[in-house]
Amino acid sequence: MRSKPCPPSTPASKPLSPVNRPTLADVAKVAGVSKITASRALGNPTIVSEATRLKVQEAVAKTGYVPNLLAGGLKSARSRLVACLVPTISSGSAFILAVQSLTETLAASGYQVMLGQRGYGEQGEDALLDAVIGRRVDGIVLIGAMQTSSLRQRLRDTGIPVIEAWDMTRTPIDMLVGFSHEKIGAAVANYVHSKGYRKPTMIVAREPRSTARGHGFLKEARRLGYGDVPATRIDAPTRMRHGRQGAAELLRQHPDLDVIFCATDLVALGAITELHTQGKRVPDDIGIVGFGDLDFAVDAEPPLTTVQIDSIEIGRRAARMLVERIEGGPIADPVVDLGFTVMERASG
Amino acid sequence: MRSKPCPPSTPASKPLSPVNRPTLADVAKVAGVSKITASRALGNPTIVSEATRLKVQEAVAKTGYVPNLLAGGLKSARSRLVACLVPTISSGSAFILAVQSLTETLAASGYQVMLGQRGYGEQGEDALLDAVIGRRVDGIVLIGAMQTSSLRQRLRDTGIPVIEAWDMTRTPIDMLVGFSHEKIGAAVANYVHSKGYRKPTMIVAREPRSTARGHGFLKEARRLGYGDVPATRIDAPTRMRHGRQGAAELLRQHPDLDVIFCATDLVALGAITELHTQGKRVPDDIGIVGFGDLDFAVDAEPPLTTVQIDSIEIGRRAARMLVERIEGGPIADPVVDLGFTVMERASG
DNA sequence: TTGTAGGCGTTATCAT
DNA sequence: ATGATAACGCCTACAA
Repeated sequence: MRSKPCPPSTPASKPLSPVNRPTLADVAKVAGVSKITASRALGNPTIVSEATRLKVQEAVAKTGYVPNLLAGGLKSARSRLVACLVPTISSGSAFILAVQSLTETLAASGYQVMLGQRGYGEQGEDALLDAVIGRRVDGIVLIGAMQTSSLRQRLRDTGIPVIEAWDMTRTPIDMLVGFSHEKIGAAVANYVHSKGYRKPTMIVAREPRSTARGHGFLKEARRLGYGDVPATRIDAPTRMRHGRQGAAELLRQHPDLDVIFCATDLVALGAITELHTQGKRVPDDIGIVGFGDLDFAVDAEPPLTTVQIDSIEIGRRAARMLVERIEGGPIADPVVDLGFTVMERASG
Repeated sequence: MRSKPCPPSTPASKPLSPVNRPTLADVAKVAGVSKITASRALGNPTIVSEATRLKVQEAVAKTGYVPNLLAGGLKSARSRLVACLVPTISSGSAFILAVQSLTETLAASGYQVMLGQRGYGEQGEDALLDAVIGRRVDGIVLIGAMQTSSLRQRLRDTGIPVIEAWDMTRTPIDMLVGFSHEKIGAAVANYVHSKGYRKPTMIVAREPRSTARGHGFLKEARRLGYGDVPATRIDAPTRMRHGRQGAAELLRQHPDLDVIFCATDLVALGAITELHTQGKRVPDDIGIVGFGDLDFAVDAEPPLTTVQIDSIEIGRRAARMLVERIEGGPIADPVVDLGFTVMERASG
């Protein structure tokens, strides 16, 4: 850092000589042993003598040898690569943290992550799957349910260990770690009821997960004796402005509402902003409940009542279960519901 | 979606038969041609007869053949894999969008992204580099400057095309696309001056990029005749609460301040929240300037004056330049400064 | 237009 | 404890 305001454009446009990387044979030659002994000294140190192990290590240091995982993978049929397939990497996606802990946990076990975005139509998904299968990944993490059932079937057929993370689905491909959006909706309905709100409403995003939460909320609200719950729909991915628009619209059509269940925390923040702008007090006039418990939720004014998901734990668990399955252990419980927590703060 | 509230835990704990994937030999047998003909029909269709091409395609469909990129890469020394090395994937990081467009653009050219986090100490970085080199990636995207110069040297020595994205650095490893944090600081100082503010202050994060912006701001402010610029330091990664705390502290120590340059948009949002809570008006009493132009900036109340970075373009350009270099073209301009825009809105 | 032989760098198998 | 040999699946080089 502290670069000068105007860094000189060093035209480092060298043609890049393709560098002859040292191979195991080079290491073996330098160490004065056979290739296979060198291989064992590195991959299975316990079965070679102390002396050779040291010689080989020295030779590695001297030559700058880095094992070719392509060659190793070809023979051993293990790539030490795990595909992580996300809907799309947008900022503000709550699952980003899950990707972080997933990558970190896998790295600790010696696996790298190949990142794939599948939000580019079925054709793109198909091509992505080709790339994944073609690389002979050892496992696949699917974040957010994959809709197309032909692709789900294809995934199942590969025989590659798959773990779905984030959403609970009814018919998991193999393993699953996540939480139920429907249950969240129901839990929020109960929370709202317990706080004595009389006229609940919601802002729902046009996106399956938010829709599921809305559905759960609606169903439970009906059971609790609330009539129909007014809802307004907004586009995904959600933004603060959608919260402002949604709140304004609900307020116009249902001036008697007293609480809004928002699609996400960002939407909730927008709703609060809009209400403040219109001179309403939160939560005295209108309560607000969000979803996600993103890091700004606790610092909002008023602090946001919302639903917390432990994304980091989801990523970590997904990594652990996948590694266990890859390395042969049968999984005790292939479907894990990590649940959620309704975080009561000041906003609703 | 629309899963039942309580999805049945189907114990899908089958031991996973390792499935014999079809190889090119299988395809060749089914198609009644030799392996190499099948290979050509797929990789170089123009040089085989129409009839064989069709036979082979049919055989591929029948067998469900997916080429083994490990084997192909071993021979051709091309993995069609690009490593993307980020500091750490935290939510609210502005470069997430760059990763998105990078991944997308690379996918369109047939390259996949291997994701690596290097924020786990030098030892971790070293292991990460082993993984990257061992996989014989075709290129490396380094997001955010890599500090340790021994590692930079090692990276240079690999001969693998490298593009640094996000930060301008003084001595690029190879190619570079980004913007200058120092220049941003200076530009904001000039903006603040042009708006007639008299007592600028700033909230700086303990993190090299934010520090560089602060440094640029300070230097230019001095040149413009402002005295010393009071600054308060906050931890990274930045959160809204840091903005609240920082603003409160600055206000306590310098009640006469009239504008705050914040480390990030989230910090700016926190500062606004704190000021509102303390009964100050933004921008009438105190102006606020952020950094990042994250998607909520425009929807804040008041809309946030901030610095916009075109992260998507950074990712796209990085991908294009890298692919061009990988595929042999010499790069016209290996160092690209994409600049930034001071977005004037209502907050300052 | 199609086919044969050999090698990429590693590890599994079987010997010593 | 160490070694020779043969794959792994594909592609380049050369030949037909």
